[in-house]
Amino acid sequence: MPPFSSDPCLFRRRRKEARPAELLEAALTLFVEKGFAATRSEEVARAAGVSKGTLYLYFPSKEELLKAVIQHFLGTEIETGVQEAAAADGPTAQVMEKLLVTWWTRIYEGPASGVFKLVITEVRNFPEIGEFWVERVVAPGMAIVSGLLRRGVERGEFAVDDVESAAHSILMPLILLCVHKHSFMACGIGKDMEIDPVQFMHAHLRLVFAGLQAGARHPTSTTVQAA
Amino acid sequence: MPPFSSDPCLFRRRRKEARPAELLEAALTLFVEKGFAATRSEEVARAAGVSKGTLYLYFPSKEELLKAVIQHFLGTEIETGVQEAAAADGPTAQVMEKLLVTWWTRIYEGPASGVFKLVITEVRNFPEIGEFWVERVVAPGMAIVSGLLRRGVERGEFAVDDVESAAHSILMPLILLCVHKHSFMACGIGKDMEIDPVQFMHAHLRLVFAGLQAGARHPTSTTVQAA
Amino acid sequence: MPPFSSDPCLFRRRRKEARPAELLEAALTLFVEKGFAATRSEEVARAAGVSKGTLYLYFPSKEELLKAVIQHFLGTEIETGVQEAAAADGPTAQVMEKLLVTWWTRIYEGPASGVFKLVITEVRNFPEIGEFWVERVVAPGMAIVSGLLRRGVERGEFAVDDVESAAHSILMPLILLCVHKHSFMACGIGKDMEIDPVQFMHAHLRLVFAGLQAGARHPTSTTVQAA
Amino acid sequence: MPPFSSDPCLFRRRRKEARPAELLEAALTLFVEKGFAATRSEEVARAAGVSKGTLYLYFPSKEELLKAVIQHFLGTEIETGVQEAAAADGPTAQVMEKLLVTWWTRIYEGPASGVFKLVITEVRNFPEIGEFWVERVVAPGMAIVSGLLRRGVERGEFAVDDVESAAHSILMPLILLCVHKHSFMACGIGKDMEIDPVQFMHAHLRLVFAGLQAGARHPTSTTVQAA
DNA sequence: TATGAATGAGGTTTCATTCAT
DNA sequence: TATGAATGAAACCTCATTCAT
Repeated sequence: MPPFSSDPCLFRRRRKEARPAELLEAALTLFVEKGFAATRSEEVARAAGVSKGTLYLYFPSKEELLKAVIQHFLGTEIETGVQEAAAADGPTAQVMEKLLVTWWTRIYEGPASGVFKLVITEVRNFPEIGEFWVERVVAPGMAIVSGLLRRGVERGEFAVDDVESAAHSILMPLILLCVHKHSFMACGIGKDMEIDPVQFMHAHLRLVFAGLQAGARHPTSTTVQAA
Repeated sequence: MPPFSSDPCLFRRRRKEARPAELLEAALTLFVEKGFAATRSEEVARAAGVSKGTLYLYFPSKEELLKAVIQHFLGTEIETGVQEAAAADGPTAQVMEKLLVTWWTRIYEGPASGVFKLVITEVRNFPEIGEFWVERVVAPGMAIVSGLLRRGVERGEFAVDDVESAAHSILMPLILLCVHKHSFMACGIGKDMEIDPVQFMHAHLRLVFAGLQAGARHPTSTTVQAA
Repeated sequence: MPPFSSDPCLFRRRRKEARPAELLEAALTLFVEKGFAATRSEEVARAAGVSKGTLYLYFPSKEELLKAVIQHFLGTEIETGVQEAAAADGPTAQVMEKLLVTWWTRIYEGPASGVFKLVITEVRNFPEIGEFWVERVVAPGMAIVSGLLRRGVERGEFAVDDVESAAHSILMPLILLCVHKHSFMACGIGKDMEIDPVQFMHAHLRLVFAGLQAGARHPTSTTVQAA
Repeated sequence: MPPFSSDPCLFRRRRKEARPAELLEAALTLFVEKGFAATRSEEVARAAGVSKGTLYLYFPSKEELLKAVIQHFLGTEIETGVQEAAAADGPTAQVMEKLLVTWWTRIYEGPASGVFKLVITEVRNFPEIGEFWVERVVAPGMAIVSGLLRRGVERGEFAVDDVESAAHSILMPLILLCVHKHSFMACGIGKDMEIDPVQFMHAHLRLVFAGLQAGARHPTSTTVQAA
């Protein structure tokens, strides 16, 4: 007596199609929270509303689930950034700030922020993760920021000796913010010195851009101050 | 050998005194490499050159070992920084750079860098760690850098709106560098875009100081350029 | 097979329902034989025909298994005695003998006899057991026998100074017989002086009743002699 | 620098001679309390005021220690009983009561009472214990009581059908009392229904003797009533 | 003789994975 | 497709026993 109409009933088919995504989401949350090894596969199943056995219908092992989680929640966010960066126009600092604030806020608030913590935590146990990560996250991310920095230098807006390092100076705090969100902030530590992420992002970029513009031929210093 | 002497042979006593440190070192290495949950207590013992049982003579449980590891490898490094910072004199940017480069190089190269990764990884499973971390690392570390920033502002060397954020802009990349050392770099990922930590540290500080000095009354801009 | 039926196959369900009882029985046998601490949980599982892991699906720990064993195999036997005693009529010695012989034979031959040994052995390690024991076994058991003794005194059949002590005189050998069954008798010790339990029970009661009736107003001495 | 005079100094020699007894006493207490398997050999050593290693200088293994404990604390008590019984004269009930009360009180209060519990608990794991027990305790104990019963029958003081059973009726409660002392009473269970051992012993013997004398040719009924 | 650090077999418990239904 | 009972390898931890001093 199936509760819904036709035999490969819509309800079940929809569930079936949604399952992998639901499992991946549950897995991400738990892996980020407790770490891969400390998460029991049954917990993942329960969090996705299915039973232990069902998990194994979709993923052949816990380890494959981990890889699927990372593949699933990466790339897209980064790639949208690339497109936006390429399309933008105007003073580089302004473009860059707009890009970083909107792009990174999306990352910070979405599931990708958790993947940062997860990857850092698990690369050494599963090095395949690393290759994927470099190719899909580090390289494109650096390409965007470095590209904009070079554009700024070419236009005489920035004075930069070492573009790579400057890109790191810009991005590393943003990455650590994501990690922070899923470690200290998630367990209510250091309440009194909590960072407001958006506020910090603005302050950080303002500071770095001031540094980038110092000594440049055509500093567009006003752009950032309004933030 | 007096019959009631409480003095066991020197060799045994020395071993006994050295054991905890040996075990803590082995534990740190493995916990940082594989994570707490994925490290078997026997691995720690073997890495320290003793048997499973011996580990439990010195630490009542794996969890207590973790806490001991974190307590053991923290604090000291940070505290020496505080003293050095207080003793320093001269242009603030110079003082700060000298402090950060020497202090952080020591941290980066020593075991404390691993603890950064470990704490980030395990706080959510063992929140006690977090309290300790804030009290012994975050608070003193921020105090040093914020203190120097305020000194710079008072002397008219820096123009800073938000001291806390600026301190974060300075420190977060250094922290992430430590984490990076024990995740991606440790498994030979991204060889082609490897960061040289010392080189980056200089470039990073130069950039940030340029930003801090922009708009200041008495910028001591020369100090940093020589680095 | 409706897809959302919560009805797993009958075979599995029946097994699942039978498992706890099978495990409890295996556990009782082994705990009585070897003692709690000397019984490995895997032995219990194997004796119940399942694997180590399965035991822990039904009982959260070995200690909980012990408590469950004791709760499971007590109470019922005693309570049936209470009802039979209340319903009986006729000369008290006769009633009492009938009750004790049938009731206690059932206890002696059933699993409850083992629980006597187990409780004696383990109370000091798990004092919770004791509370349960007094409430479910000692108190009701004494109530039955003391009640009948008082009835006998009221009717002038018995002369008893100290009802409690007399009840102990009656019951203690019966209890020790149960313990004996699972210690000496179970390992074939003292073959030449083996006690036949039923024969002893009769002889014991006859002797005690003779004592109880001595000096009574209306001794119903004949009732017992026929046993 | 030995703290006391001559080299095989008196103090150490005395200690050395006392050691086995001290260890046996500590072992008895702990084995009776927790059971053999649940007692750690280090606990025994510490309770005797020596270190783990020292225990193994005196007993080759934990199991041998158990056997030594039982051998050490048995026999003597029983044998003194035999001698006293043989030497006694007068009305059998009187002799027997005197014997049982003094003899058994000594047993109940001394370490032998614990051995009763221990033997019951451990026979099935170490059957050698049983042989020893029958030979040194059960047989002589039964011999004393049966002998006196037969003397009473011969003298026309008692009417007994089954001497063995009567001996059991007499002795079993006394044995259970010993076991009780080390199980329920030792953990403060059933405070409200606690038995006073001496009082119970008198009441018990009075009741049994009344039964034994019922129907005898020359009952010496007065002897017991004074108790 | 006495110690207690060290060992490692063995116990309890967990959990990824399978499989009958 | 979905379940969850069952498994057993493997993790944590204990403790009887040894042995260098």
